[in-house]
Amino acid sequence: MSIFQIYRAHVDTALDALEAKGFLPEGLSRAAVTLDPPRDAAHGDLSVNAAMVLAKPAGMNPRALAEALVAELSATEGVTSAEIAGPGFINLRLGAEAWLAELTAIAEHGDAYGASDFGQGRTVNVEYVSANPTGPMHMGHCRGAVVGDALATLLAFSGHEVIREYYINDAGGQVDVLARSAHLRYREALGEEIGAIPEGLYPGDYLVPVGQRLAREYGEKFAAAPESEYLALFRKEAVADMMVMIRTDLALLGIHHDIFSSEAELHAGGKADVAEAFLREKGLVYDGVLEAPKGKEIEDWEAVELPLFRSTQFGDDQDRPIKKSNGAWTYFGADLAYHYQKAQTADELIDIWGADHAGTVKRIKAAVAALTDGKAVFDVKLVQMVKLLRGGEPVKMSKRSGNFVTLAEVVEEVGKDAVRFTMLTRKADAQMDFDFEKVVEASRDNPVFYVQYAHARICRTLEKALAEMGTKPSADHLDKLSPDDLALIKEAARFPRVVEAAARTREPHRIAFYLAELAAAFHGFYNLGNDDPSKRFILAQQPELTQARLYLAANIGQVVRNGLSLMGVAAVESM
RNA sequence: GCACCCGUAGCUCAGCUGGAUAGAGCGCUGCCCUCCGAAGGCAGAGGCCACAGGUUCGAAUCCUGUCGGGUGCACCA
Repeated sequence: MSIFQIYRAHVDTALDALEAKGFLPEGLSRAAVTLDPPRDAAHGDLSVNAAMVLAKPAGMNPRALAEALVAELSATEGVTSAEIAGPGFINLRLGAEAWLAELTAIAEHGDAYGASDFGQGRTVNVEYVSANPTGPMHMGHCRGAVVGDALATLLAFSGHEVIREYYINDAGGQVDVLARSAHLRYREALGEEIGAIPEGLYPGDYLVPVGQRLAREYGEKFAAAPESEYLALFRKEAVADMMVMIRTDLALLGIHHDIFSSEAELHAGGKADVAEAFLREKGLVYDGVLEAPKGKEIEDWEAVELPLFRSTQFGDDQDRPIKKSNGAWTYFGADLAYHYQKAQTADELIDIWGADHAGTVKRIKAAVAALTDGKAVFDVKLVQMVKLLRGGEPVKMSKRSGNFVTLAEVVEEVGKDAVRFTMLTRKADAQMDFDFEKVVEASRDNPVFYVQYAHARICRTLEKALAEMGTKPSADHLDKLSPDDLALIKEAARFPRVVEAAARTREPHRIAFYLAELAAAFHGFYNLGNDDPSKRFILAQQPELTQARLYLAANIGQVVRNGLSLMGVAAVESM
């Protein structure tokens, strides 16, 4: 239990006591009662809103309730003062023992400090990346990949069973294009002069090795073969190679999925037919004709009867086709079946999508609601675009020959940690700039550096103390710590709360901001030793205080490590 | 035309499922080491939280509308 949970429980005890005395009506909902650290430290350590929230349902004067509650809370262990303030807050101050107990709790829990059973073991499927298997990962995929991965880690840390899933769109027309492009490279590998890559095929060099492999594997067999003979095979082969490449790229970011689901296999297994039959049964799929799209001229538009999903019934603008006029499934038709399947394997589904897919959120939510009778807990998290900059100037991407900024290039240039951390320094639904120069800058305004520097400083301090004094951290003399030390503990103690809030709101960026604040608190404290040598960590004349300070430092380091670990960023020991 | 996201300090952004005097970094002003504790720290100036209504003890936060910016609107994926 975090210190906040402990004192929240004390508040409940106090409220119970008031009920027992007949002062407070029984059975009032306490859901709105919260206990928070006040924004202004002058207001104390903890702030309770109970009197304000409960006064009305209890039919009482908030002031009277607050006074009664203060009387109860004043007697609570660890509370040194309880007073009424502002519109009816009750502000509590805790004695040093309470904070020192939290410090030792950090040490006890170690890597698990901040973990909770918030998720109560519920299974959450997080689907992220799911980039089309037609080329390497590029920066357009990067943010969703990092956010999805960090969210998955965060949910696992917060008591969920997490499934990390990647959906492979290996069934559409783009895969035909991939297969034809690979076939061309295959002929090239066999010695044929292919000239310029024709319009409509993928020009990227990454297909060269695919062609070479196919040439080694199949020799001349398909060199002059018609599509009917090679296409299906080359689709499969090329997709397999693309997925190896994508997984390699993802590994550079430390991202690994538990499950790779194939759209093609979904169809092969007849899953889409099952979903369609289910929805037809409910009257949610019918054969109909769509209206021509508005706001956009389409030259060859013609009205055709198609099987349509009634997504308008769920707030969408228009019903959506699940099959094309050639009888093949649409992407949506497949996606519908895919989510139907996923919903059977998890209590909760989260999809991480790029913001360019925002327009399709309503229909998929409609589909999932229809397929599960509204029972599935399903959320789509949109991740906004990243603008690539270099020294403040936009990075130009030439379109010719499939040139894009690949993820591998970026990781190579700035490193995994800078990429991951930076991608988490904005909330997902806000657009973000990624400046190649700034993310590697060793300065205060680069949070990646700033946080890692705090950790490195802590490690350096511990090493130095050992080398100079032979002193190690110890909890034996924590009573020697000063109020400044306690302030640092208070900052560290917020961590479990931040983790839970981040998990609840599905906002991993909160961890990044918190770490920057914790690092600032640490750097600030560390710097006190410049002006006042008695505030240094290493004090040759005071081995006992030194031990206590080192213990504090070590555990601040622990919290920094735990936070970075949630983000998938290394806690470096020196820089 | 419709849908979704955004609008908070000069700039880039936080703001803890509604809380007290709205925060941080950069930039600006002024300070702090005769170096292995300045890759840093401290202080100051700077805001009608786009605008107008509403909900309530209380709104930057929730609801409605307006304005401004972005994205998307094919049987593509």
